[in-house]
Amino acid sequence: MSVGIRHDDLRRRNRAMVIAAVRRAGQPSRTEIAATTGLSHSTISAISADLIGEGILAEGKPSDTGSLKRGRPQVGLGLNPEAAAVMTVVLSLNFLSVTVIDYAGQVISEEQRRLDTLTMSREALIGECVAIVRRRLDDPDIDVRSVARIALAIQGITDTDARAMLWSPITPQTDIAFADILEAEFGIPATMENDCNMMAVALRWRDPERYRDDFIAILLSHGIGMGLVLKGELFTGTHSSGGEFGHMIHRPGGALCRCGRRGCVEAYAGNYAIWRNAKQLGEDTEPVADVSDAQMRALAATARERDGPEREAYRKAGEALGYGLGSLFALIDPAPVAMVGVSAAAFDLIEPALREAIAQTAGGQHSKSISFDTEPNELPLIREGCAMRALTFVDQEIFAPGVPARAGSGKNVA
Amino acid sequence: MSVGIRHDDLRRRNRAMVIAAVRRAGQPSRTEIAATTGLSHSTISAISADLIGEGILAEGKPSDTGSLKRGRPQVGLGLNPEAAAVMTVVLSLNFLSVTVIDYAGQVISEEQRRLDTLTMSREALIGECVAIVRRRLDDPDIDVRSVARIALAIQGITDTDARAMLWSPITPQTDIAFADILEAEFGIPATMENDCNMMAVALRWRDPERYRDDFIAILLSHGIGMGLVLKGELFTGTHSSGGEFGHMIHRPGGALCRCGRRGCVEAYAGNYAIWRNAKQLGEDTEPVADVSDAQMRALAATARERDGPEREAYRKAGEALGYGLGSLFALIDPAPVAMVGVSAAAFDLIEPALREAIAQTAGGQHSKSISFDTEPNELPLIREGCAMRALTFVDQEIFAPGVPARAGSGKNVA
DNA sequence: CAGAATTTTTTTGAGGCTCGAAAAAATGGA
DNA sequence: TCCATTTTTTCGAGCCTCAAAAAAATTCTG
Repeated sequence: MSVGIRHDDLRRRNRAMVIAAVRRAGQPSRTEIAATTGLSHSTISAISADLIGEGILAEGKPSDTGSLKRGRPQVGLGLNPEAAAVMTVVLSLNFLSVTVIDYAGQVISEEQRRLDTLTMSREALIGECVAIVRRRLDDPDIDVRSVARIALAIQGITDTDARAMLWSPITPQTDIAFADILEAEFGIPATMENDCNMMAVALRWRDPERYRDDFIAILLSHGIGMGLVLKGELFTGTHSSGGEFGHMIHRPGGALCRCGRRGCVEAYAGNYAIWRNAKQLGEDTEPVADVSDAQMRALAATARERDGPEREAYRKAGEALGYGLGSLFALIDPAPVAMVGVSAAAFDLIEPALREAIAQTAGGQHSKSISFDTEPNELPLIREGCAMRALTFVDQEIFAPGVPARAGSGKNVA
Repeated sequence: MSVGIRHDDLRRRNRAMVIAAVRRAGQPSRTEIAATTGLSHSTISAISADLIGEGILAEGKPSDTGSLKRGRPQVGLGLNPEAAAVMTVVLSLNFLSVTVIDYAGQVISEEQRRLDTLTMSREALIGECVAIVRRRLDDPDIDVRSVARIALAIQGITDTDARAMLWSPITPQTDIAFADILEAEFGIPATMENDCNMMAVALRWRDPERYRDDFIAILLSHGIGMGLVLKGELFTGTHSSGGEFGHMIHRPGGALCRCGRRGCVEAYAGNYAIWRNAKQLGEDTEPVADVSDAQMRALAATARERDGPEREAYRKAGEALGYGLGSLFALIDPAPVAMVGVSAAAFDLIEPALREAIAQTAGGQHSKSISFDTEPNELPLIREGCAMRALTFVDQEIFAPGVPARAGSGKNVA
């Protein structure tokens, strides 16, 4: 079953640890690395000498801070930006966005493009993705050989192996093995990630204080998605990306959901559901394909202005989210929640009913202490998460080979 | 954050691996251990020589199997029963059960006792537990010094550190740090586990083929509990034992649950809920304190015999369990389920509605392929799980020190 | 401004661990 | 009895980490 530790695994693991420490801390000295990793100074010295020799790390300028301390000044170690590059491909409704990022995390090339994802053929969708990647690789600023990994993100369900999109609301197509397709086309390792999981990864890098070991990122958009970090690891289903919070059942046999079933949380809290309730269309009405952000903002403005069906629609959304979170918290215990997406900007309309509902549940025992952050713009978050995910893959698989960075696992989030 | 690997960790981890391999396989030869652990023959030889020298392992009789093969016969290595002993304490409704188990897993002493847990004072409850443990330790057959660990199991919520019972339906008392109490009293390390988690651990040892990396054990008893193994590890909440499947919300504002809230799965599927529906008492009726197994069996018999409120009660239970499982499967993907407890014997009455409900949910996409096992008797399962948990703690913490066997984690299930 | 104090980093030697290869042990078959 | 076969042990090599000492690079002090 689980395999014994060989002697040479040791060095590999400790190399990975040093790289991770540098990526987290920015410009730590060898002494600081020794402290955070718990390894001895001599070991850190040996490993960092290797990594510098290989061009993975680089010593920082000693001039940096006019160190006030006595003694030999610390010399900071940083990631060598030229050690590698990674590419992120984010596919969302009617929108395709690609960035190239150097090893230190700086964007060095990007391109964005509007598409009509809902009506495109399978071939056209794949073709657009391949073409945009090719254009970025052809960018004269980019050394193609340095691009070590591609991370794709898409709204919807992906498989645990991070190879394929299984189902997505942005296209009628299913089961597209994007990762395999890009790998075959460009010879660069690729993974296919779920957008909400990438949001969670990004939150962790942005604010490790708040989003450390256990937290939830919920996407309040046309659909409802979730990224979940538990005990420091990204939580995924056993076969798929999992965490389909939006399709937990809120009311058995209730409102019609975009997925074709009834009573899902999303069927009350997704943009289309809020829209449907605000327009008093009845719960059996077929969900509309898209509601623009502007329309949603207008809806929220109306709801704030006067009592009426708009306000009631947000109340119902809050209730569904609250009961859903309550059920979730019954399983995993409460944790900080980040609300992301256009409806997060209307969280003031959602929160009262949400808190009232959650207080009715087993998970809501300490409902007052549960805290919510809001972030209306999901795209930058998804891009950032993708970038960090791709970079940590490079850290672990390429620069510290032998330490398996399981695709589905979130081990490499940290 | 995560700490570097020191050089001496290597030996400790590999020792733990060898012990685990022997515990799983029974009487493996050194060659077989080398194969399963992936370590070299020389390493296995060195480690097993150490372990035999320390009295942890023992060579089996060579006469065992008249080996038909040519060549030097394999000599099996087994656990030395006298290396240590562990104690399990299982506290359930009106019942307290203790066993002492040797290092090889054989029961060497036991005692069971009826109590009136619902009305006992805090002191009396603790006193009974301490007293029964003391009696077993005084058993002349037991070498007190060899008892290396105590594992308690209780129905209800325990904390992640496995120190305390936070809440339990079997007593009005809350927050009893049983583990600390027993440790202080006897100087033997103790942990406090959730009963359903122990059921899951036991299932894994009983049938590793079926219950390997991902499965669910659901207790259908007076209350509804769950033990969940995901990706090979016992899943627990972040603060508590978590996995409160019974208190996921089935119908917002619905039937009155024993926990005081409304609409929980348990309020439809617990024994008291089935009883309440069968007797047509109305969903607001205060749950009865206990329904005997005999009464439940009579109810099931009636339901099988004729259509009526009894049959309808089981149908409602199935529906609640089905929607609950559907929501759960939306989060974690479907997995094999073991139904345990007295109502598992009535699973034929529950299953049709359960399958119908689950098919209405996102998690039920492949509902036909989801398989259910039933096991009417939970107590032996809980005891077994406790025993294995305590033994693997000894394996890892005492006989391979330095490898942290986190209390809350399920790492040591395997 | 020189030397002392201080802190960081590198070097060195010791001790441990795993591994592969070879040797030893234990058995069945000819 | 001796050979073939399989398991187990032994042995030396190669790494890795660690602690301690040495070296390096500063600031402080008189």
